[in-house]
Amino acid sequence: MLNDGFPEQIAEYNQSSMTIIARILFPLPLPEPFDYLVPDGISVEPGSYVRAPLGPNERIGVVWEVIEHAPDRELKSVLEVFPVPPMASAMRQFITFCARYNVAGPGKVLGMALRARGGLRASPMQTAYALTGHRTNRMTLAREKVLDAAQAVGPVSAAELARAAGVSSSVIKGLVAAGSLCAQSQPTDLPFDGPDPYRNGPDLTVEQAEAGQALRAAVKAGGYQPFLLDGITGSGKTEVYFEAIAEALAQDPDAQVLVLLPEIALTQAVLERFEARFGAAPAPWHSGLSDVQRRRTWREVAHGRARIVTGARSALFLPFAKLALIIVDEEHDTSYKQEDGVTYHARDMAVMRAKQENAAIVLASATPALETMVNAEAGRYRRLKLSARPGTAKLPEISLIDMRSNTPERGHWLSPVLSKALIATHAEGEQSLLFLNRRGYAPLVICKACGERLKSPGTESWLTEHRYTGRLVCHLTGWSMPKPDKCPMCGAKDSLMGVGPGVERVAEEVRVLLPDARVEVFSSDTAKGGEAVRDLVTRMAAGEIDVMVGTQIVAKGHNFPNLTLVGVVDADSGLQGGDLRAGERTYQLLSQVAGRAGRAERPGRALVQTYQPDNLAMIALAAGDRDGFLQIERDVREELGLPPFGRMAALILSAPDAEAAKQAGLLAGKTAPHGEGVTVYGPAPAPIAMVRGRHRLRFLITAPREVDLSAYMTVWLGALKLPAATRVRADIDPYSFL
DNA sequence: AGCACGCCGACT
DNA sequence: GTCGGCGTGCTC
Repeated sequence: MLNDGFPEQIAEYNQSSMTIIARILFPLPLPEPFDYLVPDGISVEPGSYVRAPLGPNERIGVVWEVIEHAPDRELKSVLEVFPVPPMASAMRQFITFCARYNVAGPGKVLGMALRARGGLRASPMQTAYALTGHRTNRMTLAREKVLDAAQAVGPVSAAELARAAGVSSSVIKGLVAAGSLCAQSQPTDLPFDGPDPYRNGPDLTVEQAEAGQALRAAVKAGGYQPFLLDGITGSGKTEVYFEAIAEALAQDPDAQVLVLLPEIALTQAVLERFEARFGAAPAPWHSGLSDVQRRRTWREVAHGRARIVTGARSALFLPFAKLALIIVDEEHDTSYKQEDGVTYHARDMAVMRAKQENAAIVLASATPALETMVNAEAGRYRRLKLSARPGTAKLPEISLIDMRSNTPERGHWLSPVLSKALIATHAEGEQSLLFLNRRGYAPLVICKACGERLKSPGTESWLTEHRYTGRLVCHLTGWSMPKPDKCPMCGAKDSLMGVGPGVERVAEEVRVLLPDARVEVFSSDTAKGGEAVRDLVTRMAAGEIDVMVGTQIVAKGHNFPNLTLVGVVDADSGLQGGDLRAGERTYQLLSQVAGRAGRAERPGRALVQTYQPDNLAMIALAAGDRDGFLQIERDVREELGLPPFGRMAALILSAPDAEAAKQAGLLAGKTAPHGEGVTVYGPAPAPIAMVRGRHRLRFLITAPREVDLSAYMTVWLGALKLPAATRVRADIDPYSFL
């Protein structure tokens, strides 16, 4: 009896108790993956892209885990598995890491990897027209053009062929009827042409060849191999990292390469360099792609067929099948820091991704970020240096202007020396650029009598004057006071003076100085969005602007061949103000100008206005001593425990009205958990206090390097219960302080 | 993210 | 008396 019942029991147990369950992550702000039954006839594995019912809808998600286990409640079933290779395990790990590190829901991060849903299904088909080889004797000029075009572009749709030939599509119909063209069905999303890694590159200099060999050897050896390619402007960094790409592609016929570029650098010219080197255009990925282009790149990447992808920061979240190498070009570029949605730094995340993929990574720059330099110094990255520059380019002559003896008139900010230089440059028909680290009205307040710079209590952060409220405000802590009428240090009356005006005020001054010059302001206020930025850059490059007055936005690798004078209006706030990285941006700007002016074979010069010409950083800057300058910056940061020697995070609150924001700020301040070594400053108005009609407040959090600030922020956010209209966001390692 | 459920104002 | 505003909460 006992024996009889036994097998039955087992059978029943197998059938009803143990089931295969897929834990599916959806690209939604849900806290965790959801459980689904895997029905007979459907087979899933971790990484499978699936469709499943969720609430009243069906949603697309990714299987995060497959478990065998007795369900403790009724589960819905997976509906469909998409015919795409499963997301690689390294990619899933990367998403999990990225979510944890940046304090975002994993679903939100997954969403960035699923930006092209159409790529999940087989490509739609289109009718394409190809040459048959048959030539009709009834030829016309229009028909001739079409046949030539068909020869050149290969099989394409009727509309595209007509456009290429510059005729109407009826000509194509005629040629089909005449038997010279035939219609064939083909996928809309064709594979990209395969790059040829064995093509010969250009001749490399000894230095370039050595660096190229080092990269090739590392790629060949395999594994996580991080490099800093530190090469001055014009030293041929691109040709050197092309060597690494060639090696990765030659090494493994399935290997894929990702090249990250700042959005602004994704130009036709750059893509043509890839095509010239590898005989095929790379697969593109950036915000300007159409849905069809996006779907095509996504599908080809996921299937492992796109071998080289060039893209903006979001390309980092493409689901590569076998990523062997990542290049981050212009790694210092601040546009790698994503500020809305999930905040992340694409350069830092790229290093993490390379680690998880066991891939090589090359960070390339002429002006590496301080963080990257410190990592190289510590031996975390191997540094390859390119110091030779072809041609005759010279660094600009950098001079310091001592503002104590060269004080501008009251209410002016350009010293007589800089004013004269502007006049002379304009008279020569050349362009000038005035650089200011602060937009709007945010001056530093100093005492003319004693030179005292007013600081926020207990910090090194300068107070900035807010014109409308008449108060002095600290952007770090939010502390403020009415502007006093005498210096708190020496007691001199009416000696407090705001310096470091906004770009608009300086532009005004230039217009008075040079009434016939074309003066433009270039800041995030005047150039909103990529379109406006590109327009200003194009006009400057074309010589349609005589004097540009800009914030750090101008420090982004633009080519202005006729630019010969750079004035740094307020180097003091630039080097030590509230913005952690403003000093770096100053040297990046000057180096870049050096590169540009040199290329155009015109000597450039830079005039740097300062109240502290004896400051070591100023002296290094004037000497063109980049590494010396960075060393000083590095020491300051180390002493103050600022990144990369300490950790920093921000908590940003936004609400529809000021009162709600204030209440949320109060509550968030109370909820802030205790953490060993963690200091919370704030709330202060966020760098951009109003965005799309919402009021924003910000806390800044600092901690020693050992502290896991991501975990701290996760705890804080988890404990913070706010009304739905108020939104909270964490920003690990914030970049914008202005 | 959607979408439903749920309580308070101007309309056929 | 209802249609509809969007605040709150749930989706395996």
